[in-house]
Amino acid sequence: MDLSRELQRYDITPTAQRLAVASVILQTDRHPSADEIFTAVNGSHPRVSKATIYNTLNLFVDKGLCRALTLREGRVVYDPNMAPHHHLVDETSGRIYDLPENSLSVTLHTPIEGFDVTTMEVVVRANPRE
Amino acid sequence: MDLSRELQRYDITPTAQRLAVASVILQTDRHPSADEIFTAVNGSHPRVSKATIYNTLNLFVDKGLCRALTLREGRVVYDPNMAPHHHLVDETSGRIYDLPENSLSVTLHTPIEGFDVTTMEVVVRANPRE
DNA sequence: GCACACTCTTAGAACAAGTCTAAATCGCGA
DNA sequence: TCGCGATTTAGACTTGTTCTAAGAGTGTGC
Repeated sequence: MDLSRELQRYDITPTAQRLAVASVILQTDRHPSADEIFTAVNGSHPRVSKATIYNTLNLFVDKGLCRALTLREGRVVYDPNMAPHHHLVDETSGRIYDLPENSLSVTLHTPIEGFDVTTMEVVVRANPRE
Repeated sequence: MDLSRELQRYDITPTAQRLAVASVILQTDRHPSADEIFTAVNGSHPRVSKATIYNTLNLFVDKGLCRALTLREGRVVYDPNMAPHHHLVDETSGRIYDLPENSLSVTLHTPIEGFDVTTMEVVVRANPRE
């Protein structure tokens, strides 16, 4: 994937730091936290500051390149999959998996008065069967 | 409601502080945060410390008297409704409403291999229609 | 009624995630 | 090369929550 072009498509000026962050989140189906991204980008030697990691992630979310999920307490996680889909949270390990939109269906029986619904997201919580 | 008896039913020794916290969360359909509970309990004069508010809320959750929800970033909220149900988040005001379980249905089309599903919770995000 | 053990509560320190600030640096057009 | 806006930075700060160690309260056996 041409990351530089990808950023431009979302109206984001590509810089070395932003490309480093993009290469981490856009090429994983894990759901890394800001801290994990910080570690992944910096490896053993610091190259990109924490402030930049956060600035960049907020910028990406604003521009619609990825989204932020709050599925577990005290921990925001980033998901590059912008297509509508649901999530499976492994309560034992904390790992998060995507569930394709068509793997389950949600039907609203009673309309919600006075609101325009933006999203209906399902969070399935489960434990590995031993 | 006899709060003291209610706490005992959940194997919680009733103390003045715990009753104060219980009277706030068990008698509201709002979803207060720890901080809102702290304010509600203390009014203008401090009566119960912040540490006790947190200890008590964690105890209540452990004992199954209420549950903790993480629906928005950086803020855990407490819900006395232990029956299975879903949530509507007003994205404009941040207010959270309960949706009764039968107001919508979730159907899993493909079984989730290797997991025992604990809960399937739907979060509907919406904006007030103007 | 008293002592002791245990539980509960407390203030404040500590911690973690994330934001802010003000200064330094980058990179591009003139 | 110069100037300027955009970007990045270190570190201080904020907010929400937990920890710690000490003090207060409660109850049971005597």
